[in-house]
Amino acid sequence: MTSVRAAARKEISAEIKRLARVQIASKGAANLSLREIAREMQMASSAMYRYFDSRDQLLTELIIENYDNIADAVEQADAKCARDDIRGRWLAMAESLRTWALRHPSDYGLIFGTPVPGYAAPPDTVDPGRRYTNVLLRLLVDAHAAGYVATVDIPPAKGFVKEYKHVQSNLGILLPDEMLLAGLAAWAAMFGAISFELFGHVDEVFTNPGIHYSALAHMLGEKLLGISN
Amino acid sequence: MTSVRAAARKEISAEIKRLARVQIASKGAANLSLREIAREMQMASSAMYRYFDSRDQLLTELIIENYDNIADAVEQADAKCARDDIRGRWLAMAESLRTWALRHPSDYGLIFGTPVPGYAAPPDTVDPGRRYTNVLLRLLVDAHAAGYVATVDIPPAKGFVKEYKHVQSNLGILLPDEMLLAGLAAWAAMFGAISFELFGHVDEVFTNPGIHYSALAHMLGEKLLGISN
DNA sequence: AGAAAACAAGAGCAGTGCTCACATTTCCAG
DNA sequence: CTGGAAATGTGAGCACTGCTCTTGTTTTCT
Repeated sequence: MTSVRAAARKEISAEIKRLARVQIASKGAANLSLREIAREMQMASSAMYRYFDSRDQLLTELIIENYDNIADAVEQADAKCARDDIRGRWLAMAESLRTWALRHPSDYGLIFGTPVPGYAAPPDTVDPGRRYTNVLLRLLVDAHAAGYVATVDIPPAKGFVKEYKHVQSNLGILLPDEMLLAGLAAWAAMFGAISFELFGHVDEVFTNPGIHYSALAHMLGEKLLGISN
Repeated sequence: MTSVRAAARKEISAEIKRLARVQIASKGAANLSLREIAREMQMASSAMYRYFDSRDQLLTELIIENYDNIADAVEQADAKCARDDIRGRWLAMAESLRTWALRHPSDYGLIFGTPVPGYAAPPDTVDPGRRYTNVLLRLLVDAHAAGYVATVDIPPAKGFVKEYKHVQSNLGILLPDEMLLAGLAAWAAMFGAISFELFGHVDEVFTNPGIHYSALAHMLGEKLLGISN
């Protein structure tokens, strides 16, 4: 199992990925070049294909790793708080999201940026792609169990109730629709804010985007999720 | 002025852009090929460079057009409402955002997707890039003038007050910090939700994302902006 | 009418992803 | 321990890309 070959294969694969990340960070995913990686590793470019079926498959593996990394970051932030400190947990995960994104901007871009049209996420990506959102969902469930109530208004429309039945079942949870709507709204706002910042849409608006982001997290926790201290 | 050449130049430039959009929609911006456009137009590939300095400049011009188009869409939606119908205007612009994005997914991706690392937006892009947000800002100003009050909590931190002074000055407006924070939060949530949907992050969550989006817009208008009917 | 500017074409350079035939190395079973 | 199979590495080659340069043509403007 731990043959010489298997070990070498692991190392080389890891080195290819490492160099790929460096390239992506400096020139963008679109300009990732397998040939350049091969050159840097003093290998023939054709040898790359012993480790990755194609350039796209390399990217897909990186995306999966990124999903895992962001989930790890959010889970760790959450785990550092007392289980019943709902508010603290919300703020911790909100901050951890932005912190991770700022520390790994190109990794964030790879996940949350424009996908290639017609690109169907391979099945291997969907499970890792859910982990980071599950942290939020667990928080909502705990908040609900602890008696917190989101006082947002849900539309009386029949369509909404039905749609949210699906959502709850798809997500495998059971929550008041108000809490779920509030949670998804807050989630969307945090990612919207991070994307705005990272993708350069607010460079001339904020001097210190972090302050605005924190205010956002506090305000949404209080106003939407109903988790004032 | 309207020489034969000037007219032809305009037509050819437009045709290049049109074909570029078709390519981007079907294969992604990364796979945009000037040579393929040239082939489709029965021209030498080198002739493309009479019209655009480079592939990147073509993309930049498309981005500017996209900014203008999305701003037009939001402005029109806003203009269809009575000036004093604050709530109606908010809902109209929220819906118009998603509608435009769904109708022009690749155009949305070009604007709001991952930028190339180190890519500094050319000065020509910053003005068009502000128009769509200005519609929101005008709404906030009108809402404030009409007596609406955002009842969100702003942090008492000194840093926040100072930061928001900058923001107000950078945006050229004057609003209660509460209203501005609420507005930016709602804005971030809408774009976050659209990006999630368009970039394929909620495919297995929603059956009908439009219903969720509308509920989001209603709820945020009421809860954050304080504009219940 | 003639000079200047704009346009178009084709060859060519350096780069890309990827394939294939071939050589070498490692592994594993008889 | 050894021979065959599997994994790994190589270099040539195909079809493609953005972009440049030289050459020739067409339009415009003085």
